[in-house]
Amino acid sequence: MSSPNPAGVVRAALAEVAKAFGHEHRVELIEQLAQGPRSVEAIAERIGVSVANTSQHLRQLHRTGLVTARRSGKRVIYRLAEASEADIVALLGSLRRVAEHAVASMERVAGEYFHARDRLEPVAAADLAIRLREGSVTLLDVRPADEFALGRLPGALNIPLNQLRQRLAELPRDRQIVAYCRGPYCVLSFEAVAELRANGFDVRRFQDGYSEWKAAGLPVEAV
Amino acid sequence: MSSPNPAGVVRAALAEVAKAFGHEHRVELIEQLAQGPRSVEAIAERIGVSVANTSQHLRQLHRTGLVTARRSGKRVIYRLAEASEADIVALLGSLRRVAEHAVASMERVAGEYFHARDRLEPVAAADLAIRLREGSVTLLDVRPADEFALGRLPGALNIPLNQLRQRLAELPRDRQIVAYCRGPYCVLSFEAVAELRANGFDVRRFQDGYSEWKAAGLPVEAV
DNA sequence: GGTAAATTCAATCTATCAATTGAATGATGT
DNA sequence: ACATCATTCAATTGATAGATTGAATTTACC
Repeated sequence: MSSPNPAGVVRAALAEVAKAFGHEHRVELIEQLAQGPRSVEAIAERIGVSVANTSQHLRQLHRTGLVTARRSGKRVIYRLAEASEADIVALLGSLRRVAEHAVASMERVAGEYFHARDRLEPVAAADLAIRLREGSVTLLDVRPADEFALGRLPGALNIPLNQLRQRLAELPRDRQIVAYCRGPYCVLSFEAVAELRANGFDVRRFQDGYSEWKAAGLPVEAV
Repeated sequence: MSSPNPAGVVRAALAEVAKAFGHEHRVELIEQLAQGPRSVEAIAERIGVSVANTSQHLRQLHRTGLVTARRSGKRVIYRLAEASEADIVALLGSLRRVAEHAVASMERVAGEYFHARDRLEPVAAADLAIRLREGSVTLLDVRPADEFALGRLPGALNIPLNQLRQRLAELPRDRQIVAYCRGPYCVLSFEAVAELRANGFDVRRFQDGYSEWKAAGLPVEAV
């Protein structure tokens, strides 16, 4: 009789995991870590929060068992707990789907900003995998160069969104382009598709992002 | 430019939904409502929390958009927001999968208490649906009678767990029995299977529960 | 061994949240 | 209209979480 009330323990565990996701900073931390391992400093800089504060939130995620830490030289590298990585990305997806209908502010954003969604002809992961194998598309990664360096879809070309306008010449006009960034609500790829279409390219948007591709066990490249 | 930073809005929305799940009571409220609409009083009594407190938590879920309320005579009946119902049940599942690996206390419970899981030969929803259509199994609902009355799998026989021992005669010995209760970690069906096996019945466990069956759009019966 | 850099710890203050109580509201039935 | 019941609101208290600061650890590198 070491566990007095299994149903209660399970509920407490669910609530604990939910609490870990219950702060905007931590959601962002998890989104970052879903792309791959990062040091405290690297994450703090990217999300614009003090190092000490970032460290606190990471410790909390660690306590809940969502992330693991290892030392590498001077830095501590955090990553999503390996056993849960795919489940955590799936959980982010579940939260997003619920929020889409439930939370008023998000419904508005989803409506306003992503209204163009259907027109961008999103490509599903399975389709994209097939077309990559066929070699029938050019993959465009519009994330910042440092994120690209840490991991990307196989064969992707990296043109960060803010350089896109100057580097249009690097893109093919005779093949379809599929643009992606971090995840399904990452804005970069939306803007990239809009920009490229305005310039006459045949371009579609990958409906998920790097995190989901990786979590699905599909092949990735790194330096 | 009505939404200044879409990614931020999305993250805030996710965190808000997560917060709503970030308390044991609210997880239990949601689990209850996943079975069907209930009044404040009915829920409060079942989960053993004061009516006032239950009302507060329900109001919070309402603010987040997870539940809707309507008046019916003296009572206010809450239910999961229709547009999100299936997504909410899926979110509970995601939380559970993450917690299983991440949260130490739950891992222990999952190990200790549900170790017998495989031996109970869980039946998946799709399989169960087929076998019900064939009429090749007897379905046993071991939840309390009031929950059964509010909704159940088609053709199920209700014997609440605490009456099971006295009512074994009502169960067939020449057909397989499939027992279910509220959800995948609901203890009732685990105990029912154990009890029935000890008495020589051919019995398996439905791996999900009423909530999941209903959320999957499979047919249900009610009074 | 000593110094510098990255991270964590400890302590503090503030804000938010949970639970409780009693009063208020809204609907019902006489 | 009045009494009653279910629920909500408002106000209070205690508990918890977040941000911030500076000191303490841990490791790297000389």
